[in-house]
Amino acid sequence: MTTRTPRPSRASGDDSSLVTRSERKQRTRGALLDAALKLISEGRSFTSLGLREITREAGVVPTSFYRHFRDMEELGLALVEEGGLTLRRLLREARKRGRPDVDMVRRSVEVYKQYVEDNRLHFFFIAGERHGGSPLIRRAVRNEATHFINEMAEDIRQLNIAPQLSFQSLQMICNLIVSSMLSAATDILDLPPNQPQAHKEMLETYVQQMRLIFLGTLQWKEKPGR
Amino acid sequence: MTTRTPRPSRASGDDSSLVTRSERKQRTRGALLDAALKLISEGRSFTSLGLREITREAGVVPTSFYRHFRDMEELGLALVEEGGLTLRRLLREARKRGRPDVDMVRRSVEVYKQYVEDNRLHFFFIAGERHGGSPLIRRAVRNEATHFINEMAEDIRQLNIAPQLSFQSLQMICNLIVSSMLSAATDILDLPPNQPQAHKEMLETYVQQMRLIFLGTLQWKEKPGR
DNA sequence: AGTGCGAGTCAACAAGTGTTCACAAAATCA
DNA sequence: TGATTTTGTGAACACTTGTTGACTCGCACT
Repeated sequence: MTTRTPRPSRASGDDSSLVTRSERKQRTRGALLDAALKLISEGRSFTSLGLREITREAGVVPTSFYRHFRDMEELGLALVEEGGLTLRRLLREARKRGRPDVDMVRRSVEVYKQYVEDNRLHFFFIAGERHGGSPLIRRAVRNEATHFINEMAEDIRQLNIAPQLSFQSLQMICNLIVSSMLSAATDILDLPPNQPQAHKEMLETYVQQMRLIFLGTLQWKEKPGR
Repeated sequence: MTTRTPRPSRASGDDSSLVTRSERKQRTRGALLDAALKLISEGRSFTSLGLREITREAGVVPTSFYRHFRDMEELGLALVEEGGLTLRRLLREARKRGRPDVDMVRRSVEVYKQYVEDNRLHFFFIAGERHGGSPLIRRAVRNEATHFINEMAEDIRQLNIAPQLSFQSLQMICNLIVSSMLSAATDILDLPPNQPQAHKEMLETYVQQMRLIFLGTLQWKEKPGR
């Protein structure tokens, strides 16, 4: 499955000729994906997107769409894959930040908020399609989330933060964290940027929620029979 | 703002004449709302619904739509209101169940799961449009959720379960609970009914998550400066 | 050097869309 | 009872939609 690094943010305008053919193909493929993301971020849901609409936004003729995707469903799955990459990138960065220090919860939430804002399009898509719209896309997003949760639990296990917890319990806790934080993503993205006070309060709320979960984790006792 | 009790589940077929005029009006208005909910539960998102599609499903001619709603947006807001009623009803029932007993967490989660399944259409809509689609609808759903959270916090305060907690902390905790449980709603609804084992495991996970939050709450200390 | 393949274009189609207007019928009110 | 609202209908409109097939034209391989 071919993917692309989402970095270059291939906006329109720069249509200068890239020599190689497959590069050109990947470029318009990316333009289609970006067009879809842009429309979604402007207040549309994936299932409401039309093929023509996307190609129009991408600056291509409708028929070109079929050179890259069989149908909208396939494009949606490609978007899920991109979103999954973005999630993994977050995990990778968190891993680099090393072992927890004092006030690690606050710092983590701050980093997460920044990350969501830096990848607003992907998080809009992920958070949105995680619950709504097409069952197929929803299932795919859920898969990515599950993978994310498992990797996160594995990381925590290896950091040996909570050795008394079974892996199942770690999964359960990470599931709770990820659900809350993906829910938070929508709130973060919806908050207008020119309201620093509201941002502070929201951040404070999420820091408290994570702290609460942390406290609960410290007290967690495994069920004897498990 | 006129509402209707969602109970009678006015399905098609029974189009026998109800004498009074406003009753007839409410009836087809309800048919339109139900048609929208049905389409959504079949894997569509609200923003993707078409006016004609809804009237077709409701068994009315397209132009009749305008007798009840100015446009789709208005219908969406009516759906949000219905969903809000359903949430309040849940709270009311929980209130009746009285003070917590032993194993209250497990029982609450079981009751919630049942309630979600009994009101599958509304929860599909609420959980779905809480994060996706139209910003206007999203905001309206968020409002309903906030009201729900506040009422829930108020209830807990009056039950005097955790007297050491400030109301702000109660809100923060209820926010966490509601986010998790609304997220859970989608998972509950997506799980095919003929898999009792999967249902058991999912229920167990959510019971554990709620227990963890409960443990964290017992340990929660207010920030001194707050 | 020359051929072929494949990304993108163009024109066309049948269907479906939201919205309009004038009209029918029946419950409501005088 | 007669006049008036008001709910629902029918036809028509200007557009948009997804998908098709035949086409250009230039990179890529022999």
